[in-house]
Amino acid sequence: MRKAAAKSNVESGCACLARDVLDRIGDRWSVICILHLGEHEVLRFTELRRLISGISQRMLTVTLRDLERDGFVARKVKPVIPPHVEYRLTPLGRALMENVRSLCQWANDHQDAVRRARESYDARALQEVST
Amino acid sequence: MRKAAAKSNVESGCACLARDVLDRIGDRWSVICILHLGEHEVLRFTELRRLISGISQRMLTVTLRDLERDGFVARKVKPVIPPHVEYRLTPLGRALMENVRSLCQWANDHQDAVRRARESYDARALQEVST
DNA sequence: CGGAATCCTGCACGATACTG
DNA sequence: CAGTATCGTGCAGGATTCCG
Repeated sequence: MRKAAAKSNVESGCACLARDVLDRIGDRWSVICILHLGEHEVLRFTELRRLISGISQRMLTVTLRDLERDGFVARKVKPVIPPHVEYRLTPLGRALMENVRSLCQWANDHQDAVRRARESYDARALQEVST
Repeated sequence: MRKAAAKSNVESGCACLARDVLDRIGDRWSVICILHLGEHEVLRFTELRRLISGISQRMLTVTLRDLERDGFVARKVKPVIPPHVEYRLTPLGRALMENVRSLCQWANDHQDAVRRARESYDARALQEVST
C-alpha cells in the first residue's frame, strides 16, 4: 500500500480519516516489520531481512525508510566498517504496534467467518454462470 | 489496496496476519464505505456515490462487491423498475466498523506527531542534499 | 553490511460507453 | 438506477547491478 502513500491526501467530506496511518496498516511489509521489531526490541537490516522471508531487499529499505520518516522506527548508524545499522520502534511506533496487534487478533478471530462468506459468495456466483 | 487482495496470501513465517482483513482496512474506499454505512444504517448505490465524492462508479461497484463477498456488507435487490438496491452492514461488518472507528480515532490523535516527524525527516534530508 | 540506481512488468484504477 | 465491458496508463514493487 505504498501506492496510496503517494496519493494526495485530500479526503472526501469525511474530513480526516488519517490516511497516513491507515496506509501503513494496509501495507503488508510495514505491518510485518512492526510486529518483528515489537518482538525483538532491536534488529539489524540483515536480521530483519532474514526474519521476513520473501521481502526484496529494496522493499525492506523502502519500508524502513518510510517507517522512520513517519516517526515509528528509529534508525541508528554505527560508523564502523562494515556498516552496522540498528532499527527499533520509537514510543510512537510501539503504540502503533499495540493497535496492529489487537487488530491482528480481531482479524484472526474472524478470519474463518470471512473465508466462509467468501466461499459461499463464490459458490453462488458460480451457480449463476452455469444457469 | 485492492491490489494486495489479489496476492497469494502465503505468509512468511509470521503465520497468519489475516491479510484479508488488514487489506480492507488499508483500502481507502472500503474504509470510507464502511464508515458511511455505519452512520446511515442503509444506503442505496447512488446515495453512497454522492456521499463519497471522488469515487468512480466502477470503484464503488468493485469495493461494494468485495465487501459483500467478505461478508461485511449485505446487498438487497428489490426487483423493480428502475432497480432499487440497498446496502447495509452485516453484524460482522459492524464489528469491523468498530475497529476501524477506534483505529481512526487513534490515527487522528497521533496524526500531528506523524506529520511533525515527517517534516523534520524531510528537512534533514534536504540539508544533506545541500551539503 | 546496508544500501542506492536502473530497468522492467503487471495490475489497480480512472474514463468512457453501453445495458436491462 | 445500478450496474457491466473495454480500453488506456501510472506506478508499485521485483530483479539485478553497483557502491562506500
